[in-house]
Amino acid sequence: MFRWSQVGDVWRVQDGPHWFDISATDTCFRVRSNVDESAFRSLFRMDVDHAAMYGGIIKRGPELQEHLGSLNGLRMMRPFSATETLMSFLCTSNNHIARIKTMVGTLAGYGVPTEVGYAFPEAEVIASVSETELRAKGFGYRGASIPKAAAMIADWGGEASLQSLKQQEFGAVRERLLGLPGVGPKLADCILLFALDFGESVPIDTHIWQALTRLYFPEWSNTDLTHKKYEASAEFFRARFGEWAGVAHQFLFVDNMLNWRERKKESALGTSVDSD
DNA sequence: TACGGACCTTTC
DNA sequence: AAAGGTCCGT
Repeated sequence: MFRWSQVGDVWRVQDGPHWFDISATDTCFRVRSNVDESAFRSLFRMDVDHAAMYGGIIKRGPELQEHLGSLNGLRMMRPFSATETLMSFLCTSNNHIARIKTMVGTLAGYGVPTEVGYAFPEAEVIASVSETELRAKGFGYRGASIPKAAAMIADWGGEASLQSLKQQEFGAVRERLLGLPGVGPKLADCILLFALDFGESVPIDTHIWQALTRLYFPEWSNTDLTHKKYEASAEFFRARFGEWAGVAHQFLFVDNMLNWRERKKESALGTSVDSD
């Protein structure tokens, strides 16, 4: 989710038409929102038995025990808006967080105002924006794929059609998503996991690739992630953690992200042949 | 079928 | 130089 912001001691997150202002006291969280408590509970997966899930993950993969311990309380989000999630991930390819947040904020700006910001627009609205306009606003080459993908989604039936994909088979939905311009294997898996709640999905980005090679495929350390290696390692991880693979992946991601600089140095030391 | 580059722009 | 990759050509 790329529309988090901090306003004083209040954390704000916007999700499609929803917004939440969250502040913490010693004993609880106080939440102000334009929707009811059930939406907040769904967003943070409060319906999930996390103790059982942690136990299950550690049983299948003891190597993740330290990750789960040091990041205890980490929650994967369950966004309400599949449209916003999909459009957001279209902004992420070959890109960095700061710029992605700006771009998602720009897309949200095409929606209707709320008390605190904007409701993320329907795909149909984004489809009506020109490539030229998005390029002028700093989207680069993604300015071409975003409206095209939005037009296809609008043609499918918009948000409701995306929600209906949740009832279909993993592989079939993945193929469908891969048909969208700008969506390759990694984005398809992100959309499956975060927008459509397919827990078995394993998105492999640069961070996860580092973690996977370190833990499971040392012979592939410091090699490029090719399509073949992508599918092989994702399938391995899915077989290991099943419906919890996505959550397990999230712990690896955050751990690697937090130790990003450090890891990069270590990696550079190991392959310093071409560095000056 | 499997790599190698180009691709927009910003940040470190 | 690299960033929460994808696409096209060889």
